[in-house]
Amino acid sequence: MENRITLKELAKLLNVSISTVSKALNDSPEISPQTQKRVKELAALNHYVPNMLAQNLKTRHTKTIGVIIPAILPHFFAEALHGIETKASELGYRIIICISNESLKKEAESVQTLIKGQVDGLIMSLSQETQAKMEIDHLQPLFSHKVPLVLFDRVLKQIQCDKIHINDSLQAEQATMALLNSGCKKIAYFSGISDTSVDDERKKGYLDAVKILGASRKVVNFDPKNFPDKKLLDLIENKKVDGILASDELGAILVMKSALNAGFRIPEDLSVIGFTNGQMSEHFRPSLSTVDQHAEEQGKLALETMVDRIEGKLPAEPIEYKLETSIIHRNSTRQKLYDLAD
Amino acid sequence: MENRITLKELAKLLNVSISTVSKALNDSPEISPQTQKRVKELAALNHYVPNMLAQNLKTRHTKTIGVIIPAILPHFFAEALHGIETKASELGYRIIICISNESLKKEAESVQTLIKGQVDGLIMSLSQETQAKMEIDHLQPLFSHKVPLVLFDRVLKQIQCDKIHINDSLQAEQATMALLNSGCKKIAYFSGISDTSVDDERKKGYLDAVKILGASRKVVNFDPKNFPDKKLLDLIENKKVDGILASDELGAILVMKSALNAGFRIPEDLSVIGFTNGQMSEHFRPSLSTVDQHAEEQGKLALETMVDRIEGKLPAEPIEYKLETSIIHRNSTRQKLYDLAD
DNA sequence: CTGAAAGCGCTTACAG
DNA sequence: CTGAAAGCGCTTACAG
Repeated sequence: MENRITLKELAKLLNVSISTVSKALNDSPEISPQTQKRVKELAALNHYVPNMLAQNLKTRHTKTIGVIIPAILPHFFAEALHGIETKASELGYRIIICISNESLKKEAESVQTLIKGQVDGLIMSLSQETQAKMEIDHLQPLFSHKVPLVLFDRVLKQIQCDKIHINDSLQAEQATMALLNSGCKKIAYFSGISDTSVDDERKKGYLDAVKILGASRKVVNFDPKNFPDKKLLDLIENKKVDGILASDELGAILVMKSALNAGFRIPEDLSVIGFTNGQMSEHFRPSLSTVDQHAEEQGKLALETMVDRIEGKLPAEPIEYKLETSIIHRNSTRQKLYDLAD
Repeated sequence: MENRITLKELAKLLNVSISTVSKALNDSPEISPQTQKRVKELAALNHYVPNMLAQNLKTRHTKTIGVIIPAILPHFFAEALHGIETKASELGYRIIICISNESLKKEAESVQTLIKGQVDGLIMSLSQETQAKMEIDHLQPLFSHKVPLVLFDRVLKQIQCDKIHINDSLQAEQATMALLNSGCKKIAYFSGISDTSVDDERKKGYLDAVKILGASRKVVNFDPKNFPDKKLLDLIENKKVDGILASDELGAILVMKSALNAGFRIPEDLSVIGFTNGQMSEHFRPSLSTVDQHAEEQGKLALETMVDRIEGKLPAEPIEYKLETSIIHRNSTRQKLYDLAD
């Protein structure tokens, strides 16, 4: 950061003006081929690197996009981030990342620091606390300063902006029906991520399905840090629960692990479907049937939408994508899940 | 990004000079309490946000640190990133992330874009290709422009800079010995990440251990995308291999899964130890014994070192941390692993 | 305690 | 084809 050569020094060395150097380096047609060549050679020789800060200050944009996610450890967010980064580098943008750790305070701080002009737009998935408290005042600066916002996965109706997510309730409804169709008689919904919008939607879908089918309902919230949950074994043993829809990957794995350790068979005694497809789902024995949340695709789409918005290619009114998803049937559910479309 | 109010406008509104506004906002003791109050009130009223670009251009630092990692999906890197981000936000720094996807080209491009003055320093873990080709020319700009570099986990001897990693060879040696001590007679080393420095070190440690103990050796490189590997089952069935040290988490899980699916028992027929501790290791049945790679700690330490270097708190010569690690004994190895220190 | 001025490193109308 | 000048939004010696 210290001994960088600047346009001014280059100009002095070449005995031309700063403007000429700048234009030559930027391939301006105004400059003669010879001087362009001279300038570029000397620049290369001196390892000239343009100072983006100065460029950005002039051009009013930074070509970098801020990303605030609640966590990075859950596979879903790692994969979404991967999608965001891939697409960003494809389109010539950089990303700057903050992790809210599911905390509203941290999220608000991140918005504050990112807004200070370093970022052309902000992509977010809201923290659990933000969603639970329905608190959105900390996003106000984004609107008053007109920095574009794209929300993905954990979105909020109250916020006016572009949104990317999956149809969580429909998906949960279908997963519940699939469980029923595969022969389950009593299905419970297990959530380790209560108070998030996605959990609400999934729960709603589950409740709709059991209602339609006249089955009995059972919703359990649990703390992933305190597993195995006694409620689980009690449900299987005494309440005849033989199917579980879990709101996230870790939750589903914990359910399976506890049931297996207690001597139940999967899928014979208990069938399980989880949300979010990740490595654990794929490699666990038995492998877990999941709702594919299209993490990478959500990420890519979020970034693409952001760039389109920044570059003014989108209509004024916010757009909302609800991605089509599907259930990946593996070994935690019984064969012969009838396709509901049949 | 459009309608932000600036110092100049604030100054005009208040009928004072720009300098006064700037100083008032920065709590300079030069300014009288009354005007400070006036200035701050008006600034708040107008949602004034300082333009970091301009600030940074003056102050010559950005308080942001670039991070280039080979991938984000492996648990190790996600966790390391989490450590980096946590510590950064603690110390008032931001991070800007690039993912090289194990590609030298992408890594070089990322260095190029990050170096353009947006970043006070660079934290990297090298891509597989970079390490395989021992190509380090693309890092040259960092040195010629004096931007500090901290390498973690996947480091290279040839590069002069601060380094954070674990003692991979020692750890592999101890893991191999632990396997032997638990009763294994023939141990193989399985790697799905060949050509990386960490793999070289781990292989070396493994070879040292079998040499010391006079056991026979077997090194297998495999492609995680093409598993189950026939070699694995052949080794167990025909070559009497009864212990495996795997170079990474996914590799270890794939080994266990394939062996279990083929009807072998773990740990009775085959004991397994993997490198890198993650969710899969913890939740797989049986749970996997692993070498704890201290991902989060490596990340935190890398960032701390970076900040100390930037702020001139470190001696000129590069420092190198080799973190102490330990083996987490779970159920993929037999009981009674004698502690080598006994 | 307040302000005028220079400057960080660029870009870009405008003149010549 | 080249250059002088203004300006992006700040900070900070220096004067008063």
